[in-house]
Parts: sequence; C-alpha cells; structure tokens
Amino acid sequence: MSQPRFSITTAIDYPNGKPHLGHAYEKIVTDSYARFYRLTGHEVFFLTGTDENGQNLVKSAESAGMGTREFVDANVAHFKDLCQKLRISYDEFIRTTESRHEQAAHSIWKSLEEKGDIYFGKYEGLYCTNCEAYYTDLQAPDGKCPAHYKPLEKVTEEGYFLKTGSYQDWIVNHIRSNADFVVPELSRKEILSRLEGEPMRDLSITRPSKGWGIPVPGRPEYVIYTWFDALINYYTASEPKGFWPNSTHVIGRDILWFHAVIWPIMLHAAGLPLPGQIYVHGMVLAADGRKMSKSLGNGVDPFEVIEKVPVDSFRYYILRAIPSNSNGAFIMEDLLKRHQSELGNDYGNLLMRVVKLARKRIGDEIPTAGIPLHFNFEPFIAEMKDLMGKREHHRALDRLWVEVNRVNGYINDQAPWALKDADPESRTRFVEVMVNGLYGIDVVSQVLSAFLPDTGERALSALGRSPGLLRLVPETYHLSDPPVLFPRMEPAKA
RNA sequence: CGCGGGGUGGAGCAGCCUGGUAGCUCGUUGGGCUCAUAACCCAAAGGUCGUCAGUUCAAAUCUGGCCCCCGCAACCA
Repeated sequence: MSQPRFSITTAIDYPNGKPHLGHAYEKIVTDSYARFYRLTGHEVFFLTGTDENGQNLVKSAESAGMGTREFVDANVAHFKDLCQKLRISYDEFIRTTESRHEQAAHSIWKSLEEKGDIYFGKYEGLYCTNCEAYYTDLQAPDGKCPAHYKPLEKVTEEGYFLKTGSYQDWIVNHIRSNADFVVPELSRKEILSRLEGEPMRDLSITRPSKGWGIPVPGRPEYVIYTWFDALINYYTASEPKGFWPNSTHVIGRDILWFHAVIWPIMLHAAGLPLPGQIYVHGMVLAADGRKMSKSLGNGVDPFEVIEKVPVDSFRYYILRAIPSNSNGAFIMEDLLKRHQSELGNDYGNLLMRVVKLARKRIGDEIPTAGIPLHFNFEPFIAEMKDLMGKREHHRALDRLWVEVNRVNGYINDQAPWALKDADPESRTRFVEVMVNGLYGIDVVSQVLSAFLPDTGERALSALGRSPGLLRLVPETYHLSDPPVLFPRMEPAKA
C-alpha cells in the first residue's frame, strides 16, 4: 500500500537583499505543514527557492557595485543559510536561473503560443520613471506618482500578451465551485469580488531584454516577464518528481492575484493540471501594528532574533502568535514571555520534573510492561489532523498545549513525590504514574517535533526515543539527563 | 455609497452563524506546595463587550445609522 502524497511549496523569494522576517515566517509555516504531513504518514514533497529573473535585480546589483550573477548568488546564499538555521526541511530548492527551469518555461510558452493564447501587441499606461512602474487611474487619480508626486508619463510599449481576459469566467467558476482552492475564506471572497468587479485585462508577459532573464523563444530582444516564469517554478520542480497536480501553494496576501488567477489560467490554457490549493498565510506586522518596511525602519531581522533566542522559541512564537488566517504583530517581549511561560514553564518543566524524578527513584531504565495506560491520545491526534487540514496551525498549537497541560495536571493530581517507597502499593502506584507521565511526554513531543524539530528531538532523546508518530508505549524508556530546552532569559537581553 | 476584515477587563485573543450567568493565555495581588529552569497549584481583583437607536421577556450575539483602525483596489517580486 502506497502512502498518501502531499506536496507543498513556499513562494519563491526575490533575492535582491537579505531575507527578512516575512520570508522566515512563510518558511517556518510551510515547514511545519511539511513535517506534520510526514509525521502523519504522507510522502511529502516540500519545495522552496528563489525567483532570480526580475529586471530589478539588474538595477539592485548595479547599485551594489556587483555583477548581477554575483549579486544574486550572494543573496541566495543568505536565503539558504536562513533555511538551514531555521531547520527548514525542504526537499528541493529551485532557482529560476537553472536551465531546467528555462526549458520548462519555454515549453509552457510554446504550448500557449500554439494554442493562440499569446499574441504580440501594445501596452499603454501611465509610467513613473523613478519607480520604473506603471500606475492605474485608481492608484494615481491625479496623474501623479503616489510615491514621488511627479507627473506620470503616458508610455506605449510593445510586447507579448497572455489572453487572460478570455479565461475570466472559467477562473471565477473554478474558484466558486472549489471552496478549498483559495483559503482562508477571507482571501477567497477578496479574490472573487475583484474578479467579479471588472473585466480582466490581458497580461503583458514580456519586457525588453536588458541581458538578464529568460529570453522569449525566437525573439531574444524580449525576456519573459518575471511573474510569468516565476510561477512556472512549481511545475518545473514538482512535475519530474511525480508531485505535480494538487500542490499546496503557501503564499502571502500580496501575491494572491498571481497565484489564484494568473497561474491557474496559464496552466489551464496550456492544458496542464492545476495546483490543489492556494493557502494565504497571515502577515507579520511590526510591533506598532503597521507593515514592516525599510523606509519606516520598523523591520525585524530574523538572523538577529535567532541569535538571541533558541530557534524553536522563534518558530513557536511565529506559529502560535500570528493567526494562520490573518495578520499579527511581532513583539519581542511577547516572544520572550511565551518562551518563558509556555515553552519553559509548561513544556520544558514537564520533561524536567518527570524525568528527574523517575531517574532518582527508579533509575535510567523504565520498563513499561503491565502498566495500565491513563491517556488515550487518539482524539488529540485526530483533532490535530483536522486543524492542520484546515490550515489553522495556530489553533493546532493551542490544542497541543491543552495536551501538555493535561499531562502536567495528571502529575499534579497524582503527586508522585508523595508516594513513598516503603509501602509496596505506593511504590507500584509511583511507577505507574512515572510511566504514564513519560508516555504523555513521549506522544506530545512526537507531535511537537513537527513544529519544533530541535525541541522534539532533544526531549525524545532524553526518553531514549526518536521522532516519528509512535503511539505505542515502548518496552522500556531509556532515560538520560534531561536538557534545559528553554533557558531562562535575562530580562535585560530583551 | 469600490470590496473586505476588525473594534470584548492592563496586553493579546475566543465567544457572535444556532440570542439567555462574559471565557482563555499573559500580567497584577494573596495564599499553598516542593518532583522540577525562583518551577508548579489554588484563590482574588479588574470589562457600561467602539457608539447611537431598533427588534425581543432577554443582545457582545440579530437589524439599521455613525465613529475609529487595517488590508485589497490587477502587471510592483
């Protein structure tokens, strides 16, 4: 019997600088789903990577005084470094400058061209030379650039277009009839209301070549517009591995339009199967509740955060404090609080108190044969699966903590430290409570390892166990000195 | 009237669909315990549920107006 398959992707990142908190957030979220699905018996393909073909990269490289290639490579190294530090368990890291990707992009381009969905035409719009971007009447009602307050120029550009407009009814229908295609509901509504509001224009899918990017087949004076090729990365990497249809794309709000509308249209027009789901995650806001941005200087550097606190404290905070379906503020003091109370005092302390007591009174080898089990974890695991399936990881972690507290509560109620060895009945009872406590920590840590891999591994290793969803009690728990998983932080360090 | 989300004890949230003692986590205060990272347990204080009106025996919950905050508004990655 083959395992069920689950394929999940992050958006590919634009390497025009070092990764910021939003990148870290998306990777941690996606990684947790990948790990959770692996844990629950799925064969998983987890894809991430970088989008390296944008024209802006040429400009950014120039101002950094570097060649484009050199500049991009340097930044990609930072992204990979971040993934490694955050323990992102991707199966593949795709770069859109790889030749396999260029081939896939060309193949889809040709297929669309043959079907008559790509045509050569003119684009006319209001252009700001400073931004190097077009603006619509809505964005610039007074005809001035909203960023520079300079009059916009009317510019006409020739290039290739994708007949997205012809597929408007089709995509509306697809999103309407597949409730899970765009989640959460909020995002689904948003995209439907935009789609039903106005007729869609055709999408301009080329730019004049500046020597960087994927050339248009047969017309090297043009390169393929970044978005057109970037989206194809999912197909490029997943299809050869047998993971193409039904992929779950984890993305931010800002790129919903391209993923929920343009990408499905591209695939549908090319006669290819669609992704299974577009999951729009929340946005990490600055402590003041506003967007993090360079100009406001309110950004948080993920590299700095994980130098101060354990990676898992960061992962935990990001996953639990920012609701999976909306936005949340990143507040360092809150992170430290949760590190201390929930991670240290609830979970870390549970491990510590049970393992230390068991070692002191029983020893390192704890046989479990014949001990009645107090906990049934099946409902808990079923609820976890349900919440993760609904893409509500913050609630899943909430639910997991109910279980942590249940095990802690059991230890409190049983008060094993008060059971004296002299009385054989008390001694039997003591061993029973210890085994059940260890079993509770065992199962909770198995599940927790999907979210906090480092913590899960270290806690389980103190029980002589390793990650995997092992619900059965082992014959023996082999205990060792429990690690301080979440050391208390000096308040001054905040 | 562009579309959508939200305003609940000091902080962050749940509850609202399917009206009926306002709940959770953190913080504060007072006790208790001691297996454990000054940890853990119990108790207490603290809210006119944005605002005005309506429906109802009864509204945080339903209806309407208003105020405030935040996303989106299509070629910017």
